[in-house]
Amino acid sequence: MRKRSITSYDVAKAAGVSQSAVSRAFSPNASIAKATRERVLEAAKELGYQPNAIARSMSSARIGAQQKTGLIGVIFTRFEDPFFARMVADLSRSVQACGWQMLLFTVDTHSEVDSALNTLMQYKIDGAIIMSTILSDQMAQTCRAREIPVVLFNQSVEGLDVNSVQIDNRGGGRLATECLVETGHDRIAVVGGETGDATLMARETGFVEYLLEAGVELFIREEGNFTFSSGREAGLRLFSRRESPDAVFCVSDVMALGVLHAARFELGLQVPQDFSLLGFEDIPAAEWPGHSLSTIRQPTRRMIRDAVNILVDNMQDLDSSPRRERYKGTLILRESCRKRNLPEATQR
Amino acid sequence: MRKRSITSYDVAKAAGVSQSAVSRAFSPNASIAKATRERVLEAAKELGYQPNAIARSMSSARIGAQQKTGLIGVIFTRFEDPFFARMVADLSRSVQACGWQMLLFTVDTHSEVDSALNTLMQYKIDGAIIMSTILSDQMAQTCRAREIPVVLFNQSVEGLDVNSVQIDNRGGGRLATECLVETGHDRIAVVGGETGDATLMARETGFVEYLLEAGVELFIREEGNFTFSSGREAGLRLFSRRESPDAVFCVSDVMALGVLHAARFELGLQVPQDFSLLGFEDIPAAEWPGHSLSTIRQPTRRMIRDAVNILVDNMQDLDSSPRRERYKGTLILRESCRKRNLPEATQR
DNA sequence: AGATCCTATGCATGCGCTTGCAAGTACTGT
DNA sequence: ACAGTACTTGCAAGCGCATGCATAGGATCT
Repeated sequence: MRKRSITSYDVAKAAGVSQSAVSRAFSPNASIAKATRERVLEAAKELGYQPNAIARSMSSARIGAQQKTGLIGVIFTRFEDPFFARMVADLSRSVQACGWQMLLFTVDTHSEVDSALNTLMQYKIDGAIIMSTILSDQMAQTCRAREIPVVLFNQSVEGLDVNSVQIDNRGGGRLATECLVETGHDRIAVVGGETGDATLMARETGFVEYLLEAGVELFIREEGNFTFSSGREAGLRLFSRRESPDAVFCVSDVMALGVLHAARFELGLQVPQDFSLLGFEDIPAAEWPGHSLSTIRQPTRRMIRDAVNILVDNMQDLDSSPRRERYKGTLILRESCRKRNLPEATQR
Repeated sequence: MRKRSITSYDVAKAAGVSQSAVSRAFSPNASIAKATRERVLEAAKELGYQPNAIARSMSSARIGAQQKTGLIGVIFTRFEDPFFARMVADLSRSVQACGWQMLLFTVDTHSEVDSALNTLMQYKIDGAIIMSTILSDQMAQTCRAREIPVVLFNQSVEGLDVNSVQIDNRGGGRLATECLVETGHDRIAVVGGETGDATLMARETGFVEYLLEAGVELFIREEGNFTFSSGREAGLRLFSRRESPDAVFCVSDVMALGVLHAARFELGLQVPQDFSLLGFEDIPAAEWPGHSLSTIRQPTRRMIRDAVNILVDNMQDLDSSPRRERYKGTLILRESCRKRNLPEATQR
């Protein structure tokens, strides 16, 4: 048999006040005498009473209420990647700092997002942040209809009226390529992502674009799926051909590390003597001494802060037009790139 | 002005039944005619109705009810570590698979756990999983009083009546040390964790214990705080002395990689020629070609599965005595350890 | 002292749903 | 045909809290 838990009525009785007084004691701006509040809080403490957040949002469900559930839905994917894992941690802290709780849902593919959102909406979330994946046009409309603000993090969908916060992937791709071209590489390879991934594709687009403008021909393209092992395999393929690239741009750091490990430890190549390597994201492992991977850094903290702020703003003003924030990436030059045009000696 | 959302009453009207019928249509085992259910579901679909999980758990709050909030609180720390990040991902999937939602709370220190739990309890979570951190005796009692099952993951507290699921850290430490001793190392160093961390301490205890039994003297101890950079610094210290260790056991993989990078890339040492290296956990990066780090592997998947199962069992039978599952670690021998007793040549 | 105003409090209602109970319906067997 | 049974269904009572409204005290002013 289940025990009844302590309710505001119990506290009311103990403090000799009405239940409403208890409720008011726990609402910051309610009209209640200081002495009464203290007495109530005292009694509450003694009984171990904690307001029931569920019931609270239940009664606040009335039309026009301010207080809501305090729940933020977060949909997440690609958890394996340290870059994203770190982001959930940061996001979690930001969300908590705003007094919200984070309802986390993990999905494996873009197609699961809609149903995940549906599930989360049953919990009447006050808003949602969707990390590294996208939602359908239809679901975006549903969210708008139900007045649930949504922010896409690290992704965006062309023509979809949804807030988004992401790095300028194309610009980052250009930046990376510029660095490689300027330092005199002329056999530049790219390890891109699957065509379905807009983020990775944009980085590659920036790469191709810059190459075209600079009049440098693309040496070769390989493809990976965002994992270390796919990067490793791409690396093995890249350097098994008769002529090898003298620079490799990978659209993600983990893949770049895959290439690095394959080249250096399986094929005996040297970086940057044999080829320059550039990644994207700046994960912690990029700066480990043995990696020293040059990369395009994302202003992650700031992006997370902004994502949360946009969510808050949007909750205040439900009709505000969607914001699409873009951030410039920064080139972090480490030892995986050769610094200037080297003499013939470097060529193999 | 906020729109009223669609409720079971709207569906009831549309389907020409009572509100209770709608409720029953959405409850798997309720007494309702098949035809009626279909009609209701049809109408619900048309109106875009989704049961309100908050209201649902609200009314199920009555004494003895089966259905609860469907919320599982997860308290998490040390998110930076890839090993733990991975675990949240897996856990998230397991929890979802059981039809629960995961309410994630991130803490930075053990001391925040109690208040985190308090916050989560306001949401009337059905249970909690606490990852890599601990709770106070008092809070454990509170949870029991409120009948909220708790499982400690990867931690346990001596003498505390709380379910726990963790690797046999001491045994793992022994296993690691045995490997090093058997292969003829005699200047064995350890990079331990801070004394407050029971998990890391247990690994070290196993290490010291075995050394003692084997009659091998501890060469030197360094300390880290579970991060790559603390491992790196420990590594620099270890090899800056006049006499260097010929083996290093690190109580976590990230720290071991810190040592590896420092030794190999900053000090120019070779592994395993100059010294053998052993970690603990088997994170993905451990098997990267350039690392090939020997380590003690944890049966993570199984541990997560069991943690969830224990939670479920405990929810069914609230008075069952706490279970404390222990798992044996497996020694994964990679190239960072020399395989047999080598001739004098190895010594420096 | 009386009128006026403001603050503090209690009462009562409802948020959307589940569920015990009673009533209704259909079906079975004799 | 009628009692007995098994299913369905609607009614209504909460779940724990927030809040509009009315009211009771004070405090302030004239």
